[in-house]
Amino acid sequence: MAVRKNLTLADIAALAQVSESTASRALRDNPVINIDTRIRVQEIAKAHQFNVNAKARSLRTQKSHTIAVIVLFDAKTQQAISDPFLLEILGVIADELTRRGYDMLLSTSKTTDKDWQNYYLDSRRADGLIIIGQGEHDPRIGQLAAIDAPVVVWGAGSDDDRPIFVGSQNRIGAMTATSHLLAQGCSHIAFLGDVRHNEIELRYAGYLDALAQAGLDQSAALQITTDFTAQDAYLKTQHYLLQRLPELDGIFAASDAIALGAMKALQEYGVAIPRQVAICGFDDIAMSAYCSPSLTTVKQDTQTGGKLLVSKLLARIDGESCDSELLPVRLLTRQSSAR
Amino acid sequence: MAVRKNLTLADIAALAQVSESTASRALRDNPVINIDTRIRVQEIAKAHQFNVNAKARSLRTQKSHTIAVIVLFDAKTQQAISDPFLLEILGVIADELTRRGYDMLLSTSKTTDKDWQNYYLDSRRADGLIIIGQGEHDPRIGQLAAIDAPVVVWGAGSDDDRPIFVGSQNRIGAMTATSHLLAQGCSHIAFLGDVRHNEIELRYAGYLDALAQAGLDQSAALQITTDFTAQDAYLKTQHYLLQRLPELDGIFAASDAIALGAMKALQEYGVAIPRQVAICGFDDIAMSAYCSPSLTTVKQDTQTGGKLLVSKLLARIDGESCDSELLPVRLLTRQSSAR
DNA sequence: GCGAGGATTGCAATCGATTGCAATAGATTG
DNA sequence: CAATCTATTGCAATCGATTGCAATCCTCGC
Repeated sequence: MAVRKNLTLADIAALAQVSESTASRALRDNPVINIDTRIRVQEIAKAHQFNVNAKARSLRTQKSHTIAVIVLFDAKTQQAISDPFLLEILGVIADELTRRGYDMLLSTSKTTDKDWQNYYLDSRRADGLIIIGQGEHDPRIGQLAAIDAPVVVWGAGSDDDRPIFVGSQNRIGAMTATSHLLAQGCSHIAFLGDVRHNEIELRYAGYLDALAQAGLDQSAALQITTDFTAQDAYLKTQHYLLQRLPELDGIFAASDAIALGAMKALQEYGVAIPRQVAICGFDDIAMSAYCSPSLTTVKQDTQTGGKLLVSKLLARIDGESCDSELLPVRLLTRQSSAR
Repeated sequence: MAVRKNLTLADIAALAQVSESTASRALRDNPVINIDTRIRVQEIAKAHQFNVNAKARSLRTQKSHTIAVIVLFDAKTQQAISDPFLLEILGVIADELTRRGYDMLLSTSKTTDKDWQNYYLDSRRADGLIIIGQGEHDPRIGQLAAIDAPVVVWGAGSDDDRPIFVGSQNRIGAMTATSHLLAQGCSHIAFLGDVRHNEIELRYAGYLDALAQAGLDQSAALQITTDFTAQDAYLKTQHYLLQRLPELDGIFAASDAIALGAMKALQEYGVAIPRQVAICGFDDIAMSAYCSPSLTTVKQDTQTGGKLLVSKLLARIDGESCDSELLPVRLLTRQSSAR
């Protein structure tokens, strides 16, 4: 028991008294092999808990049956997995890959890291790449798209690169949310988020759309840059928004984590939410429903998103062509904006 | 550009006009090769963006330089990655493995899944396993420990299996937290969590320790089973705790997510926190500091924990022996228990 | 001037599985 | 009864890299 047995196909073949080729075919249920032989070999393999050596197989077949998922670091916080939203979608991807029989290689990547474009694909570690993370525009994605590599990206496409991507209707979602705040009577709404990120830029555009539609001119806009952590949002709110009170009466945050950080700063300062300031976030992370007051937010469909990322990538690997897709979002009105 | 070049060592060798063996040694910087040759080969490889085929290498060397991380499903919620705490530690592990030059294979596992004990190790997909997840006692871990497999586990050891594990001082932490609540004047403290989980069982024991030490007899204890989601905690609180008011004046939750769910239910019911009911959680997830009121909690050292999991596993793979380790925890007193 | 010894390099086997093609045996047909 | 066909199985090459051992070429000392 203590000795680590290391069965190979040759061992199984010997036990079944057939050649390796027959054993190999039998295990893969190749109909050219006599049905009795097949069953016998399979049973022997099972009895000995034999597992095909994945390395040898994929070396020979040139397929790794592995997908690499890369989580881009936030350049500023230098923390890989921080935003709960990323984790939710990561979980969905993991489940979906497992269900489809693929292994998942997870990697976090600083911007200074070695080129994962080669690392995973050229070295045949993975058959394809899924890239998630609300990083700033990363030029490596464009390079990958240029060589037509099997890659799909979560988020938003930019003009100069055209990989396949799956994302949410950021602009429409943001417009809906901002319009909702306006409808609640807010007239001075701040936008919290870093517009250097593709997705956030779109959300900001949606925010401006709503203001324009309400007849407010550009000067009514107020954008405060913050990264994706509650902590930074908390600090930025203290520094830049408290001084705007009491005129400031609404906040549209680019993510729920940001919204929660801002809400905390306001509450500590004694601001009543939503009465004095109404707040709306983006994502609908698990915690949003369980904070106080519960957070109005734009729900991204992580379930569908994760599955689509996987299915589009696998389709692409199989040579099918497929397009980018933007998923509809839904405004969930909760206490933080109800006045 | 559009064509996917597939360089092999043989190509590099040909370009450098040396044999494959020389090329191989040169790339690994083997000093037996002439320094000029080494540099020349390396430069050629770099210029052509050559990456060693990982499959072929690990087939030959019998080392995959890959660690599989398995996140156990919660049997009840059937959701893999839910508790933010797991995600935090997962992030640390990912970073640490990357730093050490290892690839990370991530897998979520339902209890009904195929035996990952063979899947990852026998098939040589990974050199070792890290298991995290607050699942109920999983017999497969014991089996792995019995055959002395390269596995480390986050959490708490049980009596019948003895894998190497890294975890927190759950019992002491829970006792400290409960004592703190008692010191704040609470006398009827409920425990929220599922004691069928090893770690939670220990936290419950610590809770009882504190009660006993305060001279309260067993009858003062009140344990409500809930799984690790804020949602379930919210529901369980509504069903079983609201009716205990106003006698109930404290809650010690087995995790922060649970605490937040409970807090929400109480707040909706109009209960003042911490004045009427003081609350303390366990974990210190990112959100705990940014909810209202901020959550008193027992901080687990995920940073150290994740790194230790990795270093112990790699040491074990290298044949060194190492022991399990329990990390100290720290009580962070915040608003939810300050009265 | 020649053998010893060191520095480099290459040959060929190997890791474990897959697969095209050939081989064998038994069945069928003219 | 010979010839052809079919069902099964095995041989051997192959995927791409690594490595023990042998081969080669110099340099040096006596």
